[in-house]
Amino acid sequence: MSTDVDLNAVRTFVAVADAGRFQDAATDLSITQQAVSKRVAALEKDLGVRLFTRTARGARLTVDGQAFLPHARELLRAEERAAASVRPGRRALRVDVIGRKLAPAALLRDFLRAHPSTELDVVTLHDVEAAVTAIRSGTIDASFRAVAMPGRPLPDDIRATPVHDEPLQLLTGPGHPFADAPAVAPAELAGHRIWMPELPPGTEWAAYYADLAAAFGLSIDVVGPHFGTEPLPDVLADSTTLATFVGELTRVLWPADYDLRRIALHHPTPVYPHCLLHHRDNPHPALAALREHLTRSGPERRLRGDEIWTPAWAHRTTP
Amino acid sequence: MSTDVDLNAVRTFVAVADAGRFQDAATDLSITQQAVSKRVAALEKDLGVRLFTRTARGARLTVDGQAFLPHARELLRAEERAAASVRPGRRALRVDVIGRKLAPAALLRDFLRAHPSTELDVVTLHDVEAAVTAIRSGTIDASFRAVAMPGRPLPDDIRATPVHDEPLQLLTGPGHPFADAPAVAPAELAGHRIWMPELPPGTEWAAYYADLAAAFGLSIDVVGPHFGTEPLPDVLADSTTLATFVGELTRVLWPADYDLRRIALHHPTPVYPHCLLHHRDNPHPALAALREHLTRSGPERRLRGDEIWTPAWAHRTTP
DNA sequence: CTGGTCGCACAACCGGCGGTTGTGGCTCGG
DNA sequence: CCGAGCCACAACCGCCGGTTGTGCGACCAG
Repeated sequence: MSTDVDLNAVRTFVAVADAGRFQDAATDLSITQQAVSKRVAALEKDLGVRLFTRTARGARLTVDGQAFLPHARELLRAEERAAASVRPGRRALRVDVIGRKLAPAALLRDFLRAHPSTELDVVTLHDVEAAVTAIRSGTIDASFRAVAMPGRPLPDDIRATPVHDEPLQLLTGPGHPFADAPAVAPAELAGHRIWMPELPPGTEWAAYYADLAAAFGLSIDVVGPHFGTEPLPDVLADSTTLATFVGELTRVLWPADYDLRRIALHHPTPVYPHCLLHHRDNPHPALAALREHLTRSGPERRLRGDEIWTPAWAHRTTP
Repeated sequence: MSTDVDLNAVRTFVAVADAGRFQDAATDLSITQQAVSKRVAALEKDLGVRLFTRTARGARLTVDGQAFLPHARELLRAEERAAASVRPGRRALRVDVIGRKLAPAALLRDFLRAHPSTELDVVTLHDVEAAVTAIRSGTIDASFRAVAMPGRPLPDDIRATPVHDEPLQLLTGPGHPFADAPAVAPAELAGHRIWMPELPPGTEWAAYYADLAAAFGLSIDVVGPHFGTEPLPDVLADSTTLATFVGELTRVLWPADYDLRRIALHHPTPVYPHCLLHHRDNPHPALAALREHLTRSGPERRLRGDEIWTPAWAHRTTP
């Protein structure tokens, strides 16, 4: 019952399976034959099955041993990948995203579909400032962020590439006044309550929504603290007054019978300008592949410049 | 450098990451907070990075911790799968094949392509007798074998389904007399040397080739002992007298510049009758899926009964 | 500012795990 | 029948990994 597998014992098991003899595996591992025997015996006891048939000419795998062997190798590979994910230097590409359900995560999934063999680790930092610090220190390789924060220009050694302008939509329940509208202008939302879950203070996207509210006279209800997005569909479905902003590519899951509506915004359309930040001198090959993929699929700009809205501080600076 | 990861420490790391506090993880794991602290510290020392930032309100993942977490979960899943592969009762489907490069392995790959979520373990037993014993004892669930051995009928509780009649081909180097023949009759091979690698005595396929040789007056050179099939292409490529039999679906890999030839056999075509053996009462759902897949794709019988040759003892008995 | 509380780290202690050496039993080959 | 090869068992012991007890820093209420 207890899934207590000792990786050292597994390594020893694989060594014996490859060598065919306890003795040879012992010399390979630089331990005594008795230690190998003990480890294998302990593993067999843990698993509850015999892995080898001991003969006078060595050890041969039992049926259980044959079945276990590929899983053992996979287990050791998983261990190696896990250790490699935090190994300083030559580790997998590490990219920061705002959240795992937002547009950057979708772009990364798209990239992984095109380059399946890429090793990629996804993390989430607090804000673009922390991301820039992490990029400069080598902690992460790249970051999907709005390009700047109010009054904080990017350092010289950070490159920023606009990769996606994501139109915002209004998400409402079926009883909301705009539930059946084909599109809504942001100014029409003045006076309506906008429900926003958990906007961490000091982040560039909290600043984004604050600017958005100020620009169109919206009143944003920050519900919190820290309830996340989980109760969002429940609240919206039953409310005739609350609505929320969601990115076009943002995944929001709700039960099939909830009938929530995504209402387009226009005149102007608020867009969130996702950029890829990375260090000027980062030589990681996967980073080059990611940049190439993102620029090839290209930032979609279906809207004219005067039909969209972004905060003044967020206008892209690096071509 | 030493990839020595303690799975218990990894489990503890995941527990802390989920709980958010060392204290809570400790109660979850039924150990003291100090033990959790020690385990995490040891893991951090092994990996060489800090995984948590300790705060007065608990522990939060560092960037390295965030990157490591999914690999840690995968590592634990791999451990669980490995342990489950040998767990008595409710383990993955376990199938015996003659060899991993022969037709049954190809059929299994085909099955896995159609049912990707199936957990499948492949093993190799000595002969059909051992397979029957293993099936009756529950050690394996199914076996791809020729249906019987000379004079040994199948027990009543074993079901046999013919799944593939595999035509044999002649594999030769470019200098062999038959290298450019479109097809050869087995009787034409009388007097020629047939090279067969490592035929383990007492197996049903050794009996098959012995019968084949006797039926057509062939002289089979058993090269061995136990060199396997690796040197086969090297030997054939340089020889103008040696040839070997290979199944139509058997994978034989040789360098691109070797120019080995697969020559069809006819009048009659020797076929190897692969059957699926399994226990009458085995309720494993994946076994039903495998049988359904094999009977759907069906045993290919492109040849008339009087155009093929199989040993008399191998003629299928169960419909 | 200050005392209380919360949460993690450090210290001391100790039992058992996992290594070692030494030896015995089994099988196979000559 | 004997010797060689290989693995298991036994005895020993250092140290890993658990425990309890305590210290220290952060946050908060008063």
